[in-house]
Amino acid sequence: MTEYTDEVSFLAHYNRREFDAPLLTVDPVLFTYHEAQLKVLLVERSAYPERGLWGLPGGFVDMASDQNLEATAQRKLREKTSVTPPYLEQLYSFGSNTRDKRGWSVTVAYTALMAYQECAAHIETVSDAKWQPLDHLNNLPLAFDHRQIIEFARERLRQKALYSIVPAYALPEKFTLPELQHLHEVLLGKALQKKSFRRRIEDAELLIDTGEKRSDGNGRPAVLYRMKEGSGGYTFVRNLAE
Amino acid sequence: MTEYTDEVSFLAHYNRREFDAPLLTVDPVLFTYHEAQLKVLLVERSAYPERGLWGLPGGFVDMASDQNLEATAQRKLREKTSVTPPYLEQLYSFGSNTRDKRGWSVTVAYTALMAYQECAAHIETVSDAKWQPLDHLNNLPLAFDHRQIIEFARERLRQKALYSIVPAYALPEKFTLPELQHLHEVLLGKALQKKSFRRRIEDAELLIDTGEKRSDGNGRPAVLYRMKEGSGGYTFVRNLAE
DNA sequence: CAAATAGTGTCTGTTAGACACTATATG
DNA sequence: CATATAGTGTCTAACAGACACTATTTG
Repeated sequence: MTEYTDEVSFLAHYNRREFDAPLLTVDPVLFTYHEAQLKVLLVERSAYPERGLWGLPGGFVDMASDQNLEATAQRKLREKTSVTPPYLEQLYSFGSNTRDKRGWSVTVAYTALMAYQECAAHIETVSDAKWQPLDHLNNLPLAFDHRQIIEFARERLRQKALYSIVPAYALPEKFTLPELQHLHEVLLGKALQKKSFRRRIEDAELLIDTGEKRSDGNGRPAVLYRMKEGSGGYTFVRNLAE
Repeated sequence: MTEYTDEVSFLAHYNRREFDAPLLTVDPVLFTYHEAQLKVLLVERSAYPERGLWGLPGGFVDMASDQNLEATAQRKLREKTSVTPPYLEQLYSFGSNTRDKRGWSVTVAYTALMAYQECAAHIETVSDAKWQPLDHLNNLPLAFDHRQIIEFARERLRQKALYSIVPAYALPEKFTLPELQHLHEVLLGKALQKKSFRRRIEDAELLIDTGEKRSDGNGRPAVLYRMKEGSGGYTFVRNLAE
């Protein structure tokens, strides 16, 4: 091993490829809410490894164009949906010598949320990706450890439903409180008290009344709200009951 | 680009080193509580890059011996402290083309907690590592983005002090409630109501009364407790006030 | 009008904040 | 005894749960 006397000469002679290293990918788990269901964006893999199986819309860091990990996640999502989701947060990094047949590998997983309508058209026409209902993933053959990653992401989102309105990013820009409550109920797997749900959101002033209303043809129309700036970062001091 | 007809032949010809990839390291942020202060374990770097600066006790994945990312974190900590800390949790992954002069790099950071006494002897004699008080980090020259990583870890631990007793892992196996409360107060940067702090811990039955007491010479001796199995995973439904 | 859905009033229960109080140690 | 620290009693405030009630739409 050569010794260097200063950092400049060390860096001049540094060879990044001297040592073998784990493979590194970035895998976004993009959720949406449509037809009273949670759905996740998956891609049918057209190349080896795991060809023919369904996987997350991730990939390798492009060291020439990506400035950081989040940029990689955003780029991969844009490639499949043509848009940038309004919510993107790092979830967890999964790394082991067993999760990928090619050897030691690490993936930095992200959770993303967006409205179904926002990209449905692009996905249906151009893309090889598809929205898959979370409740039917059991029947889909999934690549690598992506089933676990999706489950991990869903569990984290379930937690957030207890103390935030982050799930609202899976809805269109304008949405009703009954819609948001139902989304939370799907995430939590249980009914919520209408009054409790509305009261805490109103008291914290997280939403803006657009003045519009929407009826689905049955019953009284519901007020359409949109999120106030920063509401995604708000956390209630007290959780809903699990 | 060669096309393959089955996965076995694809894997047989797969060359992991065909593409350049980001550097990947694992960096544990090991905190402890000693002399009424939070301290973090740092190493004075003896080789380039960032030689002479203080850095986290991390390093590259050893693909031959490490089964997964947590194993790497554990191994690096064992190398410096000779023991495995009772608390180790993945924190966040930091990755960009600017954080390391050698180029695009990613580090998977972990938060670890352990008692000061547990490894003080080993550190003082054998190791190149040192406990540094968090309040004096401003004066230390830190390597890479490790200052930000430590700040990120501290902020996450501060959050946990609001809804869990995870910080207790920074104390010896047996500790008193006034000790634990003071640790939380240091993390939160504010005084807590003695009654509130004790009541929630007692109601949730998180600690075991060892039957022993300890006096520091002044005043009434305090009961020594130890954590009940699983108490680290417990979260209170309501946060302490920030 | 009935049916369906949106939204409110209000009581109760749980839990943290405030703070005065008691308990147990040392000198 | 005084002083110091540990630990408790108890009232209040905040906020979620429960659930009956009213409001607004369609047919």
